[in-house]
Amino acid sequence: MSYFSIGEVAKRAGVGIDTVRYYERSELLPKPQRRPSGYRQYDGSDVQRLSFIRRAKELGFTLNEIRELLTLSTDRERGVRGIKARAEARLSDLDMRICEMKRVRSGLQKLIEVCPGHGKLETCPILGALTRKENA
Amino acid sequence: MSYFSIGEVAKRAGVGIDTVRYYERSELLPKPQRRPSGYRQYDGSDVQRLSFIRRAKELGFTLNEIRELLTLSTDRERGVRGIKARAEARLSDLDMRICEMKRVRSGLQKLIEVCPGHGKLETCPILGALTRKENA
DNA sequence: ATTGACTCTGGACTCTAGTCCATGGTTTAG
DNA sequence: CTAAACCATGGACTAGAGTCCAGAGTCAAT
Repeated sequence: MSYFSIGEVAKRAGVGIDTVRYYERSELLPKPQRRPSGYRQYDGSDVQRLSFIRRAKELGFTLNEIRELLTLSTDRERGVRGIKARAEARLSDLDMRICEMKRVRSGLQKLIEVCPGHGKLETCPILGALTRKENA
Repeated sequence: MSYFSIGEVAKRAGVGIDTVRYYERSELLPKPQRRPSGYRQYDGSDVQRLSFIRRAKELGFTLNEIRELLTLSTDRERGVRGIKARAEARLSDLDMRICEMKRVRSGLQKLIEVCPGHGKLETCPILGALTRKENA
């Protein structure tokens, strides 16, 4: 089995060196072995774990949520169910946001549609909507 | 016309008192009138502006972006054309965000769909996707 | 008039997720 | 052997968006 330096593990996982040390401090990554010189020594599982964190972050999980996911991933009993539940919570959160965004989008688009693009400021419907009543 | 104290305006808009003062410092909210005692005095338009900010924030806009939205209304320079242009820029920004969120959403949903919700950890596809390489 | 709730100010502090730095030790290629 | 490249540490710093505090002044109700 081969070992990696912090630089290598960071590169393989696609994160920064400082980030690796930060995750160690934050207990997202186990404290690695040290060489006699004090250098940190990582292996394939660390690369995996770091990649896991990176990908979960891309899905919008916060580091705290990821910590939970990682804990669940070793929980034989509640494991799969817990993970699915977290993912579902994340999904419905996403749904809410998408929905709200669409609502605002269509409001904005309607305003743009009726805006002539010239003339007096007083005639601009976008301005009107922002300064008068909030319709959103 | 009726006036509100900072506490009232905060309550009506659903934000904290400190937040109101913070927005004033950040130039998101105009400096209000003061009573002889120095107390800030707000009116309905402040409630509206604060509510607008709150809602925009819930949608994931940053305060800087909200500032941009709000300054649409003070763009005396470029007038209606400028306002329409900025609104259009915001619209395509929204579109991008919605699109990205949908992408993440569908990735997550696919995983949830095939996750049995029980059984061995090794069979959890959510975990699998997060753990294994190449899986977007 | 007194009490309790409210507000003022400036500044310090929180949290998240890192990022950067100085100073010094280690490894490795040439 | 030496120089470049790497790694160690502790601590400071960032940005965004607030939140809290002390000490002092003000307002409204009893």
